[in-house]
Amino acid sequence: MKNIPEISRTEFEILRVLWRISEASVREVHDNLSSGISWAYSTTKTTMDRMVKKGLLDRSDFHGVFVYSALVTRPQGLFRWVKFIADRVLETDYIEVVALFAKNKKLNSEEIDELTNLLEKEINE
Amino acid sequence: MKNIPEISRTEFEILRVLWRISEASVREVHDNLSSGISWAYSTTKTTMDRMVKKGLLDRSDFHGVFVYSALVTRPQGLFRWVKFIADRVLETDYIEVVALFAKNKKLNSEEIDELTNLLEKEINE
DNA sequence: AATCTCCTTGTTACATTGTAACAGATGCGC
DNA sequence: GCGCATCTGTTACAATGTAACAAGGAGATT
Repeated sequence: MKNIPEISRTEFEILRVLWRISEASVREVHDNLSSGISWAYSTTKTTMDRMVKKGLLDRSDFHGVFVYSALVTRPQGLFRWVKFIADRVLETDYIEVVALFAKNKKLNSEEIDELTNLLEKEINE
Repeated sequence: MKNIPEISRTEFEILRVLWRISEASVREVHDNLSSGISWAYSTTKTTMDRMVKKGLLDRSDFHGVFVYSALVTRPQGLFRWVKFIADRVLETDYIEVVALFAKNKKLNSEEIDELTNLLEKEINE
């Protein structure tokens, strides 16, 4: 995926699940949403369908049930959010934000590199 | 303002301007949007009108021109974003995020306190 | 003064996202 | 075979993102 589309908050929540469990049905994604999220099953479904259309998810028919998987990597999905956070919320250099991921070991070093590359590329455009 | 409504990305950008310059016309807000934002004047206008309706902005007629001001403080406007960032993006304790504001001096100590209070209150609910 | 022009307001519009209900199809337990 | 729980497909409606266009007023032009 060359041009990463915008990812909304809701879409991001769904991606977070799929980054953890790789491949899942709507039901599985829905049941694995972070605590605190309380929208209806049909909301998860509708959103996932739209994400397929946008090219964010892949969907394949597995014996009558659809399983979905992310078509964007975690660094790809994070990058716009990190940019937003650095530029608009924290008003700091994105380096600092990326450093937090490293410090907390939420991303491994390849992911950190990928994320950093995306951020750098964005700047020089 | 007791219950702080959800603040979208776009709305947040407008608030950021008004937190800086306190009171401004649509034109002034529009011209002071962060670099990189390129939406049309009418978009700024429409969004600001809706924000008045939502109770995020105050609007008063100043000799025929409307001037707007924020009805939420910076900590109030930041708090949901900080929560989202801490919980969903960085997956860390919000304390760490707040610490970044302090370190970068983007918020003074009263603001830090207000933000911290809002975050704590949210947790115990 | 009658215009002309620019800027602000008000109105309307359309696509996307957030959120969800409902109807039809299908597989599983009895 | 029948009923029930699921899954899928369809439809809906409000909020948000984004913007064009029309109407009215203030200052510049002749």
